[in-house]
Amino acid sequence: MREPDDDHALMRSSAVRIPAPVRHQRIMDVFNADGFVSVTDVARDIGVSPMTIRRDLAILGRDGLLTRTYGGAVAAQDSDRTGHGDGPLFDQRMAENAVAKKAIAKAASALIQSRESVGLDVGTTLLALAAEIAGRPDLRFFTNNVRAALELAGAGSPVYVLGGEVRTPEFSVVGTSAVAQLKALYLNRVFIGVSGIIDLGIFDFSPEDAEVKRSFIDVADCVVVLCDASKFQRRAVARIATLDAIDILVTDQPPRPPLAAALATANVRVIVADR
Amino acid sequence: MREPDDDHALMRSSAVRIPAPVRHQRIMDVFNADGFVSVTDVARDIGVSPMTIRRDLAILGRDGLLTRTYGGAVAAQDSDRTGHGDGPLFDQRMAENAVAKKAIAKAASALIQSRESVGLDVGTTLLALAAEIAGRPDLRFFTNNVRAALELAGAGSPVYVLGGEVRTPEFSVVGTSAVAQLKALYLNRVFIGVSGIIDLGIFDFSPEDAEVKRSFIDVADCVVVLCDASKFQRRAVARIATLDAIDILVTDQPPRPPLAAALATANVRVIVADR
DNA sequence: CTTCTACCGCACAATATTTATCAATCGAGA
DNA sequence: TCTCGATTGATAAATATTGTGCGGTAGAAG
Repeated sequence: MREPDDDHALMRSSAVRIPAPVRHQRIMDVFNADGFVSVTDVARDIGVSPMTIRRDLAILGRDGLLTRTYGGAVAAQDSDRTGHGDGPLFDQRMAENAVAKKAIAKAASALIQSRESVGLDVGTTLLALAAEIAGRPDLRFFTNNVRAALELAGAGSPVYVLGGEVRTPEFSVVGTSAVAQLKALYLNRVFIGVSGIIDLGIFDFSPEDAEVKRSFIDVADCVVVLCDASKFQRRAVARIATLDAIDILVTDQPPRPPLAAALATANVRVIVADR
Repeated sequence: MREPDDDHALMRSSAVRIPAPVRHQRIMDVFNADGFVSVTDVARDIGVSPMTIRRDLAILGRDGLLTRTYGGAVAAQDSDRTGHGDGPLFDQRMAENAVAKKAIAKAASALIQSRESVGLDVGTTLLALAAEIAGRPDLRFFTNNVRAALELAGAGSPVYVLGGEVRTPEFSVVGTSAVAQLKALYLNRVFIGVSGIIDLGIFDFSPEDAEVKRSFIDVADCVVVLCDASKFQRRAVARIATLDAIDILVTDQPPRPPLAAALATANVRVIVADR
């Protein structure tokens, strides 16, 4: 196709081809803003053929990120339908890097062996992990994440929630009570979400959440940190722990030299999830 | 030569095909707000033909979410018919007597004074209450209801969730840990949901839930039972307590003589919520 | 009891979307 | 630079959804 004048929206013949992950993310953006996606709309918007969008939606649907409908797609049906959303803020964070989070969650879930006691911390990436492992029948979940508890309960394995004050926007349980309950446990594996990671350690925005994370780390045999690449070289108010405390880091892009070196020194096994 | 794009952009709000699931959700929204749906109203509202709405209502009716009537649909009758295997059971229960539950929740919320410590138990009626009082800033909530915690958290008052195993379908927290945490509390007021009430006392389907309810009752100054009329003269496997334990009963219809007499003897204040 | 109006649902037509298939194009690696 | 594999776009047949016409029926008013 030559350079058409009528196609003023995008010069698609000369523009670089948009890679599939970027396209997927943009679809998720539209989907999150409007509640549903129309194949023809998003095709025109991105500047690709409807056929390509259909293939994209098939992939995203297979990954459980949305549910296909005639003419488009809507929110994934799998989780609880409370009707009221969980606030545009949370949904937005959930949509950010949705593809990366999903990939990380998939890679992380592969780490879990049979009959393990699994601790689940707070965060959007952790929530993606919860959706991923919700079907497993042979595990035992402990979490301070109210949303994850809702996702996991009744899906197979027993779920135990820590008691304490519930804080937004993460719907995390914090406080001495939660910490005390953790101290009475031993967990095979615990998954931790972080706000930032640098050579000095892992960080979180909330000191209260950080305290619970530390307790998780204390009682776990294997500490797995989930962290997409946007968190690299970022720090926050509360330091959770040094890198030594981490056994495995699951992320979506290889860390750059300064951080990579520190991770190697701390003997952290780094898993880069394939998209 | 006419530009087809601008036409499309202008017509977007009305010309876009709305996926069936979204339409169904909007129908259920109207239904939950008003208690009934009118075919012509909702057809005009959504911008599709009445025939399409009829087909939608047929589907929703087949799923047990509502019952078709002449000109629209109303709440599904009470559930002797659990009927459809994979149907959304919780949502269905929530839709049942939606109007009654809302009225009960409203009347119950009026009981709460300033600065009270409030306990919230499990059940669909309790969830309606949670939605009702979510804005109040001067209270302190304690609950074993994971869904209610999600509803209340971040809406003003601090929320504390009990720790323990999370059980479906109520997403209730049960177990010795939850009971122990309750024993360390004193609550001004506690709201209890029940599965049935007869002159011998209040009942629940789950012995584990009943145990937590008993603990709630033990530590509360004022025990309020929420209970729509469909629970009258019904009993279940676990007896929570005798009627003596109740201070206030909030319901939507006056109890009949046998129960009414027992309530009077037990010194229970009965509040009948106005629809 | 009758009549009238609005609603129901079936059948069919029109339109939009999907799927299957194949050709064209792009990018990576030799 | 060339080839191979993968991704994308285009076409046609199949399918799904929606709208409309029409006979029949429920509910309301006289």
